[in-house]
Formats: sequence, C-alpha cells, structure tokens
Amino acid sequence: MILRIDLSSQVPIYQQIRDRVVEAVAAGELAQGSPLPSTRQLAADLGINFHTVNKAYDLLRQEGLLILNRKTGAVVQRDARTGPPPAGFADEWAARLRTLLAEAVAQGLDGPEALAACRAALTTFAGGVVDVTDQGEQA
Amino acid sequence: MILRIDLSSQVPIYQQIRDRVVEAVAAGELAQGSPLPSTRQLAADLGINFHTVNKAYDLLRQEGLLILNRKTGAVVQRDARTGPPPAGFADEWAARLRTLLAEAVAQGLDGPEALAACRAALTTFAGGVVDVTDQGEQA
DNA sequence: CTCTTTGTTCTATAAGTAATAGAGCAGAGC
DNA sequence: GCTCTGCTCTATTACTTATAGAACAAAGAG
Repeated sequence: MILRIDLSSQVPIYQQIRDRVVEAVAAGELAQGSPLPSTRQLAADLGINFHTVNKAYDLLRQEGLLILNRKTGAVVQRDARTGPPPAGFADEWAARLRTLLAEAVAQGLDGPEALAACRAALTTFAGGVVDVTDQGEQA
Repeated sequence: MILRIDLSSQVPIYQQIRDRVVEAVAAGELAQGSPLPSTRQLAADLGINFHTVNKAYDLLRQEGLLILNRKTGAVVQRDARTGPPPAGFADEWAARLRTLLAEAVAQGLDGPEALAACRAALTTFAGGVVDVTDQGEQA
C-alpha cells in the first residue's frame, strides 16, 4: 500500500489519507481483509504525526471501511459491513455529486463531456462500468 | 434568486452560498448578466454577517463566475469569461470527481448505478445530457 | 448637494479545526 | 521482559470560520 500525499496541498492531510484509501478500496487494490500499516508506521513513512494518521483511520472506521483492533491492526472492511452506509448517505452523496458536476458545467464543460469524465473515472474501479454502449463485461 | 442555506450544516456558510450559486448557473437559473443581491442585502435576508456573503462572492469572482463592481453590483458571468477556467482546473476537478465516485463505490454502489446518478444530476442542468441512449436533443 | 447604497478594505475577536507533541495504558506476540 | 498495537489524554501552535464595527470612494436618487 503506497500512499501519496501532498503536504503543500490545501486539503488536510488526514483527508488526503482517507481519500486515497477510499479510492484504493473502490479500485479493488484494497480487498476485504487487506491490512493497512499501523498508525505509527504510516506516520513514520509519510513523515507526519501519528495522531494525523489516527484521525484518518478513525474517519474510515466511522464510514465502515476499516476495522481497528489491537489484535489484527487495521484491516479493510469492504464487504459484509457491520452496518449499511450511515443513514442519509445516498442523499448527502448525491447532493455533493450535483455540486461537483455543476462546477464543471458552470466552467464550460457540457453534459456529455461531464458524463464521459464520470464514465472514465468509474472504469478505473473494480467492476468498471457496464454501459449500454459496451455490453461486454470488462471486469 | 432564492438561496437556501443550512446554518446547522458542517459545510461553511460561504461555501454553501457559493455551491448554490454554482448550481444555479449550471442549471441556467442564473444566466449571463443576471444580477445577484448585494452582499448586505443577501446577508440581511439570510440573517448572517455581510462579510460571510462577501467571502462567497469573492470566491465566485476568483472562479470567473461573478463580476463585481460598484456600478452594476454582482452580475453572473457565465459566457465569455475574462479568462478560461483557472489553470489546472480540469485535472483538479477530475481528481475530486474520482474521489467522490470512489466513495460511493466503496459504500456498495456499483458502476452502472453511480453512472446513472451522474446522468440524473446532469439532466437537471441546462443542456442536459445528450447520450447515445437517447439521441434526441432535450435542451 | 445631501443621503443612501454599493463594493471594498481594515482591524479585531471568539470559536473551531488541523497538525504537532509527549505521555501513558491495556492487550497481544515474541 | 520487551516491543508493538490501538487508544486516550492533555497541550500548544497556526489557521479557518463567522462574527462585528468602522471607514472610504464611487455611483444614484431625492
């Protein structure tokens, strides 16, 4: 698990860590049961404080993507989560999606271009996109 | 221009104002030249400080969506912007899109469902989505 | 010419967040 | 015993968010 973070970014470090893990899970790079480095280890690797990693892991646990305990360390919980997504996740997510897409449209991207960008991003994830334009399974 | 903001949200007020304006521009509710209320007026309507509105308007100006001056007030700049989107906008936007989509996939949404959500969001904007599945212009 | 409204700028304050740091504890492995 | 693990606690520094009040120049209305 190689984690690239940008210390000069405006995005908080703990958020970047969370984002990279979420993407790795979606891409299938981190499957069910995959171990993540310990908070102290990852902090040392990235040259940051272990409390910052702790915050990222805690966030991921709240989202149901990580299980933490002293025995097993931090392991990915992709399938068979203890509970479904937090209540209201779908609505809140759709609202954020709409805002993000609106941003691109307002900047001059048209509908089909934006949709193509969505399809392109999704094809980088496990399972890909099974679309009417290419019926064959590509996963 | 009715602006709904949630004072109890975790999202900063100035960010909510920006987001709603961006969505209104994308949806075509705010066309080129549309006036926005003055910072003091909108602040009074929303029951917040005018500095907060000022920050939102300033953000929108930096993004090239708003022109501010003493003569005309705040007017929407959708087309014929002074400059194209800030350098690197497309890449940065695509990265945020990927993170957002990854979040949904990691939470159990599959590719086609996520893409459908994107299409649904885009159809609420001006121009809509002209897809291979429905060739007819719907704008 | 007043009076008001506009965008804009300045300082200031209180509350919260982000990141750092150090110390400590309980459970598990060697 | 020693080390490593997740976890918790306090603490500090810097930045962000939102508030507030004051002031200025340019424009419009009366």
